Amino acid sequence: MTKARQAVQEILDAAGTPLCALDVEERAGSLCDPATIYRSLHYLEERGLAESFVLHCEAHGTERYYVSGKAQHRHWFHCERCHRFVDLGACRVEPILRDMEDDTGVTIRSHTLYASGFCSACRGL
Amino acid sequence: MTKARQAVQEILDAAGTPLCALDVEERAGSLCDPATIYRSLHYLEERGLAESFVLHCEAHGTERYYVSGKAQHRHWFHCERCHRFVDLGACRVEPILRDMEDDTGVTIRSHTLYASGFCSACRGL
DNA sequence: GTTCCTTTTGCGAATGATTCGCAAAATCAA
DNA sequence: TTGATTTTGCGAATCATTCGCAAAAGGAAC
Repeated sequence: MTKARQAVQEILDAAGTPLCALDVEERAGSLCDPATIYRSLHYLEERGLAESFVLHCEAHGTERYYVSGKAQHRHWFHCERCHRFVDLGACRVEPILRDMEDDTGVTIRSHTLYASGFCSACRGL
Repeated sequence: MTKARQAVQEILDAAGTPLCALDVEERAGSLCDPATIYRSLHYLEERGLAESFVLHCEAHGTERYYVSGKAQHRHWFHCERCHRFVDLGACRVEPILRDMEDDTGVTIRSHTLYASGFCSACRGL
């Protein structure tokens, strides 16, 4: 494990929230080139040390977010106003996906689920 | 409703599968400029006549897919091999999302769920 | 159907996230 | 330490998507 990969992994592990490449870059400071951040994220994802999902929000456009693969697989809520993520807890859709596999004959290897709306702090504003 | 918007809407309504902007363009022929396809898709989505989700696949990168908003809200499976979509049926996660709202205090206005893997035809290949 | 005003379109340039090419630097194995 | 392999930095390239702006189209009241 190289210095850059190690650092990116530690950043994701410690984050507690999904991070986009730019977020990781900021936290890494001038440790390495931005391109290396992207390459490190791919490297970690290939090995199951990270997972990602692509979120589209009106304000920030389309960005890929990464979370540590060390924590239990979980889902996230994205606030359309403050753009913070809220942890929705461990994945609860596996049984539904099993049913869908049975119904359709597909073999599901991964899934993406996230929700958007307003967090409790932004709700009344 | 202008000619371009009308055409894009009809294309989505008739597709039976999610389409990316390029797919819509191909089906529209030389009816209008590509930029107008994008603008029409936005227009339709704003008015609830279409919905979209962003899918990242190794082979085609990150693309935004659109489906008609006229059909019941449903979820899709994306085959990692043939890149076709399989309809997973009407949305079954609403109750889970309600629970998540109760647990966390967020207000969910929309959600994205899709699965990836191998379709039945590609499974053994 | 003309006039004036608003909206939409075409076209080309710009954007922004991400990826690539390639030579230099770092790692690894023997 | 040496030679082979992998990774990095840096700048250029890519790809989907968006913008700016002037021309074209649509709409509403005469």
